[in-house]
Amino acid sequence: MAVRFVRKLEKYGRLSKTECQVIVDVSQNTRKIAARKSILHEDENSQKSCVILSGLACRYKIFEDGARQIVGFLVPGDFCEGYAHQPEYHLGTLSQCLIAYLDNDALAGIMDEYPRISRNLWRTSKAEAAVLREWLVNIGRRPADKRVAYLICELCTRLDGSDVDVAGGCALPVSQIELADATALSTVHINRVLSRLRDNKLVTLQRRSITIKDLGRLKAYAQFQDAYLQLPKSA
Amino acid sequence: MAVRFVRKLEKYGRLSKTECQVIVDVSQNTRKIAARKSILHEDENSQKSCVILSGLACRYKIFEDGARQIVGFLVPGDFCEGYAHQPEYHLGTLSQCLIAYLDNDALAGIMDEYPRISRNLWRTSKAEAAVLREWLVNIGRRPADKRVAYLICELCTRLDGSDVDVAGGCALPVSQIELADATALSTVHINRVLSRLRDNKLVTLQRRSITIKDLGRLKAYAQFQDAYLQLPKSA
DNA sequence: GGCTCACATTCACTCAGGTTAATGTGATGA
DNA sequence: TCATCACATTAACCTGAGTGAATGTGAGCC
Repeated sequence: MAVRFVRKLEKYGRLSKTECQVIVDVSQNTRKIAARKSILHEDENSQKSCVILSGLACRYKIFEDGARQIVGFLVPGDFCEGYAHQPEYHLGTLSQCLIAYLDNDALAGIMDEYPRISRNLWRTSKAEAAVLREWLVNIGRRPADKRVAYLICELCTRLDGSDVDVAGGCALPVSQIELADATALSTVHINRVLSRLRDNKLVTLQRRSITIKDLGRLKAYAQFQDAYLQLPKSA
Repeated sequence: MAVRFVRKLEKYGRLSKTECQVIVDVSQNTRKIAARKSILHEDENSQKSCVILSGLACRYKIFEDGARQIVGFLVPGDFCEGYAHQPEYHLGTLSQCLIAYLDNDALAGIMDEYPRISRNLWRTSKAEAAVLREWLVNIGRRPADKRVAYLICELCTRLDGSDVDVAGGCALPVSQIELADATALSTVHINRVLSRLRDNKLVTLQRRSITIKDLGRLKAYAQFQDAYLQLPKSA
């Protein structure tokens, strides 16, 4: 399964056989985590990083009053660090996940020795920032309906890029509560929005599974451009 | 002036004399840019990256309808890439700036040769992502007054960390229009918010200069925690 | 079957912040 | 001295989305 991580990193630039093997070797400490559990938090793992090998996870911030803002979803192949210095941030599973835990020190050693691995890790981090910028724009400037549609487009596109078969319809383990936390809307409003999107035959999201009749139409509606998820030719 | 960049990178981990020199050498192509100009866009520079050596700049996305979302400010020492594949994103100056243009290929060569430089660049990128996450939370979850206050706290803290003297009051070349574009509020509402903040003796922002009577009180009001701007001990 | 739990749905009401538009203000410059 | 420009300010009105609360729906379990 660690090959998921290798495949992701290879998208950001060619790696040698040795380099691929090094990545596989460092990703051997895996663990299966149930749905809706916290990972990388308040335990010995805070000094580690992790890679999602299967399933869907998300990163979020919790406020003292219990409010929550999801700041990103993680699909198979995604790398994520523990942020020991920001205890208000959490990483949690949405579905059952297979996680590889990487030791930060081991990783640092590898990055010193294999510059192409560190370059690719750098690129994953820049790609993550590009996604965050789009989230900012999405939450900041788009009305509720397009906001939700956009998020769905992004999730499907990213899942598709991680070899999860999406085409037309698939399981999407995201509740309305979680959609609300990700889009900065209320659950009630998410419900209104989803039923409108359903009425307009754009998406149907029910019982943790999603059906998209016409992805092109949905993307057009949401003004979704996937260039930011594509990889820059250089850089 | 290239020392600004070196100093910033050194914050993310010790560098040798040679490494520092390499960074200075690659940052020699500098240019002075007037306030409110676009940089790194639609010209030969799109294949380059740049570093802000002095002044204040911002990155933003423009919509077809002219709406704009600022997705980040750049203070002296900040590194930024051109995104040739995302032409809707721009980089612009707010004040007069001194910019160093770096060649992407030269940079790639350096990263291959000096793993510690690439590690530090990676860390700057992770730091940028941390800032973006906070923006997301700020725009997503905080009411207008705290949102603006928070942004001001962030800007001041980052300027302070770039050796710009802020203490108590300083020039802040940000108009109400730009504040609105950064916080996803209307200019009219920004004006209401600013006068309320002024009435509550939290901040005074007038004529491109800012006065903070009691930074501690402002931070408390905005629930601003600067941990995310501090550097993690490891990683 | 009936109980519980976790979500989803719908309704009535409220409000933060948007919109439009008029007016003010100060810097620049012919 | 007056014109212009770029912002800032204020007011009146509107609306998208939030809130609270009641009700529905299915899955899992005893």
